[in-house]
Amino acid sequence: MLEEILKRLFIDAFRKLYGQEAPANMVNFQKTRPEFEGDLTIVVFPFTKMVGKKPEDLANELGTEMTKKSEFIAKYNVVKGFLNLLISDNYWLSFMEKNHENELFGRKEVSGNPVVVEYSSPNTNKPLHLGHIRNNLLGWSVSEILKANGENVVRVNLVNDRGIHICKSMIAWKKWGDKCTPESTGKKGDHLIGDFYVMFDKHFKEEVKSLLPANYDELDDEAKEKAKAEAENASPLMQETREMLRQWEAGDPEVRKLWEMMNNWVYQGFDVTYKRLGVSFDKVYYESQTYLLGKSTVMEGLKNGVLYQRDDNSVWCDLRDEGLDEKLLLRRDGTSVYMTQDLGTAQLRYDEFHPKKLIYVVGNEQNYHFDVLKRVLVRLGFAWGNDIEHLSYGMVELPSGKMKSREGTVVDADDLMDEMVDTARKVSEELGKAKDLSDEEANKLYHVIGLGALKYFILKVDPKKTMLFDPKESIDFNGNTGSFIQYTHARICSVLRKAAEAGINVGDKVMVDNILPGEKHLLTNMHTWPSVLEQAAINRSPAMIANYIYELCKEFNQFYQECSILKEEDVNRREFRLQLAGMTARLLRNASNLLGMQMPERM
RNA sequence: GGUUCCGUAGCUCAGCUGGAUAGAGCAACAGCCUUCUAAGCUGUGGGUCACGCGUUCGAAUCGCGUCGGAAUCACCA
Repeated sequence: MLEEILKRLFIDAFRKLYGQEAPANMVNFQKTRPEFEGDLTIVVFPFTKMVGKKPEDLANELGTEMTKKSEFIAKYNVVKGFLNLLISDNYWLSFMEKNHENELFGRKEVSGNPVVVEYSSPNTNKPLHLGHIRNNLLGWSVSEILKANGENVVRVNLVNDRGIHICKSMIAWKKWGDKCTPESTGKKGDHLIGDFYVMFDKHFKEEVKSLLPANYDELDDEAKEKAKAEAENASPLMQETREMLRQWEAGDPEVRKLWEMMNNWVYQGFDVTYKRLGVSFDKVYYESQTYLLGKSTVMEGLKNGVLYQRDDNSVWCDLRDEGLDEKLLLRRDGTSVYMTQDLGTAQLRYDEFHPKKLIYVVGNEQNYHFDVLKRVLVRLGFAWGNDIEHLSYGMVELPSGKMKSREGTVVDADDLMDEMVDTARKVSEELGKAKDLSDEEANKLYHVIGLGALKYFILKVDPKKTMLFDPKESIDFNGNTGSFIQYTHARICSVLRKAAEAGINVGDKVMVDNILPGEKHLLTNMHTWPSVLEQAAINRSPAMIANYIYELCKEFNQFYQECSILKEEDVNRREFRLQLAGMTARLLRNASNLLGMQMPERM
């Protein structure tokens, strides 16, 4: 690494000149600003106090000494406390020769204990929406990024397949479904079930309304709330649903059969969506298979006195001494809650993989839940609870606010993907791009472009930030977009294709001995990729990858604009530029694959 | 009320170990295709980095406070 070498050089020079050790963490590099000559800049202000010199003098003395000692530094100059170093062309050219065909450039070899990444974690009562898309893309992408940084990643999904919400869909189907199926209606299974969930809610609301006292509107807020709770409790529909959940937990064969059938419809629907999104899992857990383990863990904790039981038989963990609240772990009727099953799944996962990290990709609305989960695990004697990491991401909001399934204000995942592919088709046709392609090739291309735009749109935003999606303004294909990245790649491929057709040979040796400005910007940009990749992993941030490839594309397009490649008369320089273009395309492919984006060879 | 997160151009967002004059895209306007793909390139305009105080040679970045927004504090998941 260049920076490592320069850092050591700096520290050595500092010791020689001033007889003191410069702390390594104080030696900071930044890219030299374009208005000054140089490639890398060291800020020397922090060292002025140590040696009692003016910043300019300090920088000059260090610059002289460093330049004397290293063949990498061609020149230096000083502006105030900034020591600008110009790296020699030799360094850049040998870097280029080493890496321009290196498919693994920036990647680290995989080793060590697994890192388990959970993402997606859908409920089986409704289809996936835009919020799930963010979750799935983040989970998938972060996994890829960690793998590229040498982590042994296991992707898991936890399907939330049991609970009162599924019973609602089941009741609605039984009452008003007329025995319909995905086949009989021609609907995707997850959408069909979702419809019944909405239907339940509609009927339920009507029923509650009819059960409210006649003077409801005249009550104060507190009384209103109470009256509503009573009406909800008294609702026959809700009572029926609760009864069904009891039957399910008791293993009633008829309920279980219905449950299984309807869940399978949903899974088939999810599989289609996952496949289209391009995400996958190494292992799928089902809550119905893990919640009992959580229950037994809680009972164990009760025996050990870590947890306590109230008079009504409910079981709690008291976290008040840690600044949190008491947390319910078993209801008074002995049934489990969300936390109970998460304790079970965490344990199962730990036993199975002995991971060094358990990463959960879950929305920031559950920050508190994971805080509690870790603490309860630790209290129960599982020190590895501290290895749990909640990768907390922000919600996707609409201009009208948060998406709500029950209120129908959601952007459906399947619809959105359809729309993206459709727009890709329209744009391509308008630009007359797909004339030479067969229908099959064209459709594949539209899928790649549409999904690419969607993925980039979602992933370029810092995960922890709430992001806005306006359905009225469709996702762009110009500017800082996935299409721009793909277009740049296709453009490079076109040049390389033309070179091959013309019989131009591109070898692995670099045949020039100097670099021109347009070429250099591109090359130094690629030089930073390994550290970008590393930072993206540390920060769990696909956005850092997205921003990097955007910069790289801009850099290439500028280079493309100012430097002719195929028309270059100097044969060696022409080859060098082809190598540069090839390296850019390769890096673009490998980097955008980490986001799940595919790069077409023409578009 | 407690806790956590957020506030940067009209809009969507970068700016990550504190560094030089705060950057992109969209939208607006003006240029560039007989020359490697114009989904591109070049340029113009647009900012009290929510506000105040502090730390520092230096703050959008760190600390404290204020204001504004979101989430959460469920015998829902």
